[in-house]
Amino acid sequence: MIHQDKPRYKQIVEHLSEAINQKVYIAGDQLPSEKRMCDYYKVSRITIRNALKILEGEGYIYKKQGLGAFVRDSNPEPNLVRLTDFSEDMRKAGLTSSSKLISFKKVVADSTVNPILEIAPDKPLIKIERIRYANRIAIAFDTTWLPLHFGRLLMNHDLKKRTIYEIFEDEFQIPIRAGRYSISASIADSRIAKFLALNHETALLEIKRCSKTNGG
Amino acid sequence: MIHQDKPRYKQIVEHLSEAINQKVYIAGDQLPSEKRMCDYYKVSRITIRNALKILEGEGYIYKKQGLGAFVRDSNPEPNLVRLTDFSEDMRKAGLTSSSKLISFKKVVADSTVNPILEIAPDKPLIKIERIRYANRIAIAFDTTWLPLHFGRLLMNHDLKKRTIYEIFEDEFQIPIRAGRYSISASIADSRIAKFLALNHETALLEIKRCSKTNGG
DNA sequence: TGTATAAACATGTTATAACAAGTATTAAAA
DNA sequence: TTTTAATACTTGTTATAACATGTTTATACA
Repeated sequence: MIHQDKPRYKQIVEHLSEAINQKVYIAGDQLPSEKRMCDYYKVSRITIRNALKILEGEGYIYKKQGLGAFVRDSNPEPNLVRLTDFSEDMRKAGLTSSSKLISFKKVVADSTVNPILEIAPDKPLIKIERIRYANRIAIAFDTTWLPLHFGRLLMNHDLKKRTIYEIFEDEFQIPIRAGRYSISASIADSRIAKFLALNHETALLEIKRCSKTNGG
Repeated sequence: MIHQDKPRYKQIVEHLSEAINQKVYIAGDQLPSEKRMCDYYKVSRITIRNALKILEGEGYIYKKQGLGAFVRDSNPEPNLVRLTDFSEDMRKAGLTSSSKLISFKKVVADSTVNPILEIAPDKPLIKIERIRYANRIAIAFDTTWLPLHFGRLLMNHDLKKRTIYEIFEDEFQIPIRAGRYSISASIADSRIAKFLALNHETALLEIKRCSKTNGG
């Protein structure tokens, strides 16, 4: 095989990503199976899988074994940025990450989280507050809201050493569809400042993250 | 082949990432070639490449065709986050990204950028200021400092449509070692606020990024 | 009818093989 | 001695093939 122009799999990446941007396939659509694509593009399955791997990494699609490849929601808002998982970041940096549980209680959804989570008002939620450490230095204050039935599953697990993502994926085989994150600047309120041992009104990064399971 | 436990390539990922975390290989070290690893682990090259692809994606290593795989610098500072390239982000979101050149001039390194770029004071630099747009809406003010010799290369290129990264990599075959980014909150100064049509003192995200070429 | 099994089809994992292309070293030629 | 060419590495791309594993649908059996 001679690569005169770009390699074949990159051409396929461009062809498919353009099709997705042009709404030939829209969010949720299933792409043709790998075998169909092999026939269509006249290439081997390895080449198709190379292309799909890139589209997956770039957030265009996600795949489920036994089912197929599907177009991911495109986020219409600018200023969004993808973050890697907290403990994954720490592990990459060779740091030990841990967290301390501050509170774990049942609350009623308030107007703050309501529009983000798209749930009915007054719906009961589990609210988890934690301080995150890297090498025993407090670096983040983490507030998590969960539907009641998910919260119950976590009752007997150790949130100090493992992330909620890990527990869901490892223990309950509930895969988390990669969520979207928004970052904005804010000012530390007095309660959080106290936990993190910061000056009041220190400028902070506020990272909001909304993740969904496959079932919603 | 029967996968009783974890798949072979995942075992290799764990073995290698642990070796890197344990400083068996340190930053800059070259890993054994794929062929050597095939012999060592008694697997095919596909399996090794699967493993290396994951390590690359997780930021443990980077690869250069014709040279080998090398251990990436681990960043000791917390609070760091990896961002994808600006126009890549926009493309993923299906938005058209563009930018407007505000200034392109030779300056002398000041105390602000000096410690970050690790260069001698009073060294001449190229300073490029641009406004970034997503779908024609201004969303970012971008200031870039470059060594003089790199700046000269860019003189005749169109910075409106392409990123500096792209030009370097495509035109001059100067690969950019994935840089590290720090994010902090700050307040818009009056000059930048004017360009972005923002209120004065609106809280902003300040993203600092330092990238190096292979030669430094 | 209801359930269990098999089939059909999806992606995941792995092996073997070959050639393309980038880089560095070495040997040959000018 | 300097330049060029060959060569011996490296990773990159692709083909063919087989079996593992997850999901759905259809079929056969009770």
